[in-house]
Amino acid sequence: MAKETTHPVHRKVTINDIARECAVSRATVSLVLRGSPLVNKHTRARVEEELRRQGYVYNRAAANLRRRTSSSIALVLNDLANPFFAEFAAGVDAAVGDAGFITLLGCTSESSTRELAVLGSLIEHGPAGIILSPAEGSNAQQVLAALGPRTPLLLFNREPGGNLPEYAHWDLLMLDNQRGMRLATEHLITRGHRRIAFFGGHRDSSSCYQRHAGYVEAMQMAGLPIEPHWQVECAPTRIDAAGSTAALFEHAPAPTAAVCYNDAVALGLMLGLNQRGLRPGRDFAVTGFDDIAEASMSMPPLTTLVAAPRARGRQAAELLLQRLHDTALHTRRTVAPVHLVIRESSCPPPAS
Amino acid sequence: MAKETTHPVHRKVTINDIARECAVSRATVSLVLRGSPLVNKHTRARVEEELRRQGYVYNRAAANLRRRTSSSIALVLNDLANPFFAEFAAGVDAAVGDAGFITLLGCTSESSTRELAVLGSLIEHGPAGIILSPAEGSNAQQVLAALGPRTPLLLFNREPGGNLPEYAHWDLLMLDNQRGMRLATEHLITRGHRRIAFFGGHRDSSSCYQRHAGYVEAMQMAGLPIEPHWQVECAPTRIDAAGSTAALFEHAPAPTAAVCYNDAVALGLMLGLNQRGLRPGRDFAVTGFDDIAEASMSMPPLTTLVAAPRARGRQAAELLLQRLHDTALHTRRTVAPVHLVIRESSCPPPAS
DNA sequence: GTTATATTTTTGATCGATCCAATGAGCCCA
DNA sequence: TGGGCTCATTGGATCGATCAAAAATATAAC
Repeated sequence: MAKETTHPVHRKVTINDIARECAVSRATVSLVLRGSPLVNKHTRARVEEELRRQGYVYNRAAANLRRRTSSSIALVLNDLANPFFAEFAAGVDAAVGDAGFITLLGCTSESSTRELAVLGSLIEHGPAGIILSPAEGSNAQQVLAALGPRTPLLLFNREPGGNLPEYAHWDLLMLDNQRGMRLATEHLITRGHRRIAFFGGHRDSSSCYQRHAGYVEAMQMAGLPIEPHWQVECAPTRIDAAGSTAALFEHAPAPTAAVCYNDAVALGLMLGLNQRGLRPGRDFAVTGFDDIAEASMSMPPLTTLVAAPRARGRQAAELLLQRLHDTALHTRRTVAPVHLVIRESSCPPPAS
Repeated sequence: MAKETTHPVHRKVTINDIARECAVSRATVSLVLRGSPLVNKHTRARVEEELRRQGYVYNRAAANLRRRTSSSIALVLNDLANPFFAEFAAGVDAAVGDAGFITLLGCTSESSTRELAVLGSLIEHGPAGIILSPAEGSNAQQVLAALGPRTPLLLFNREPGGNLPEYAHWDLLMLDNQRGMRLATEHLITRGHRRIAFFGGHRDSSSCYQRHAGYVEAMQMAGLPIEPHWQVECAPTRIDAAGSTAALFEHAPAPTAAVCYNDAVALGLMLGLNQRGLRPGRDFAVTGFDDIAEASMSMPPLTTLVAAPRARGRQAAELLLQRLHDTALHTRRTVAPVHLVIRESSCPPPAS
């Protein structure tokens, strides 16, 4: 069979093919590719024409190997299906792309076992750095073992369990959960509420813990009591929240308002309230956390804390990229501010 | 300075380092890494111990270079922030990971210009194949030019504009939009509606076009007329849909039901109806498309078509992986079925 | 015409792995 | 003792790019 037939079924075009055809050396072609000023105008033109003609595509892996560089950032998420993280991922990818890197994706589905497997697989592809939103039950030592001490890591949203080995200088980007929830609680207090519940989430997740702390802080500063049955735990999903609504009203005195762990929970609670014949935003005040897309569109529109996940994504990428430029940089714990957006769900208490 | 000091700040550990320390050749270490049965039990044990000791991590890029293989799949999405695509991405990543590949992510933000840039960047990393959900205005010729004829491509959700060059054998995975919308329309007809609107989306997107065709088909089969003002176009977002509600009622006769382009539009329409004092699910019937998470939790719960984006993601990945195994495989156009899930939003027409 | 200087191009090693053909060791049996 | 055979191991070339230093060519200076 002939070396090449009509159909272009050949192997990939390399720098060598171009060099041969142009009767120059590999090195010259390489210089052209990188836009070096060293190469003569006419040579450059000839080579560029040939690159086009043969449909050459740059092999970045080969270049990275020789230069001992990397052009990728790994992004490992506990839950891509959650719109909050999806937006975050979009932000990361945009910033990573702008910096000339590409994003390697890994999803852990909230399983720390998968997390280790995913990290182990990604690390073999030699990312320049990793952005990790830890799964529940993620363990710092294990993560370190899977990664080695060399790869820069930025932790987003929560800290893995177990104490961080101090020689692993990992950067952190967190939301200001405590202050956010304090603001929401204070807002309800200002509106005249005195019996305020904290609704949803699991207290053993660090973000829920922090948000709860903000709630307690605001209540204590206002000198308001907290009843045990005003603190209802449930999975951070709409369904679970709707189903847990009753718990708020099992004992007297019932609350007149609730700050919710996040928007999903808040929307679920509003659903549950409706089912009990209570109109959220009129008979009972509700606040959320995150400001997901539906928050402003719900009935009634939801008072919540804007976390701006896309902007957080950009920020995470930028923090990591800075760390790449300066490995010696001091470890940073960044706390992103959140701000309260007041909508109709946070009514004053009923006149009764 | 000593060869190694206290802190492990050295360059990466390679197969050579291991070989030297074990006094064997590179080749042997390589065989151990790949679990070859050729290597002696004791040698293997020694090498494996040394691998652990030095914290070796496999350099897959180098291996891929030599073997002329690839271990990544590129996933290019028009809109990651959309929960439908986020779920899809999660499904792709899971299946891709199961097959021992990793996912390279690229977002185009619905811009065909960015799409070309993203494809150009990804292709340099040599993915084994690409899954592409085209941006609006994406053009087949340009995509082909950015990709070259070699890289297997699977198109999801919509077809790029321009006629496909026939020598580019691209696989397709689409939703059964037309049949889905026919089912929804027929369901409303069965419930007793005779004046049914088609609401939302832009007719120039192929998915909207197909869904509209399904609507028309069902109406014609039932011998029902379609008034021009029952066909309202708007951006596929909640806000736009809510704002376009009035258009349905500007002229007589007003419809008693609407099939909506997708769930976001349907939820927006329900909002708009509420604002007009009409209760969706009692005074006016509404259906959606996609079955996003909120659909079952809305007030009232939304009758819609289940597209199962996560399963579609898995399917897309599997179709592509099959194509990798058999390049000669006949080009496939796969149409994923959707099924109707009936909830309370699709009430019968008011008695009047 | 020769030396010096600037410009352009090339040679050969290299990154970290894999492949192939060749080699060495150990064993059995004639 | 050596030929044949299996079992383990190895050297050297290779993938597609880059780099450093050397070489070739052109231009300028005297």
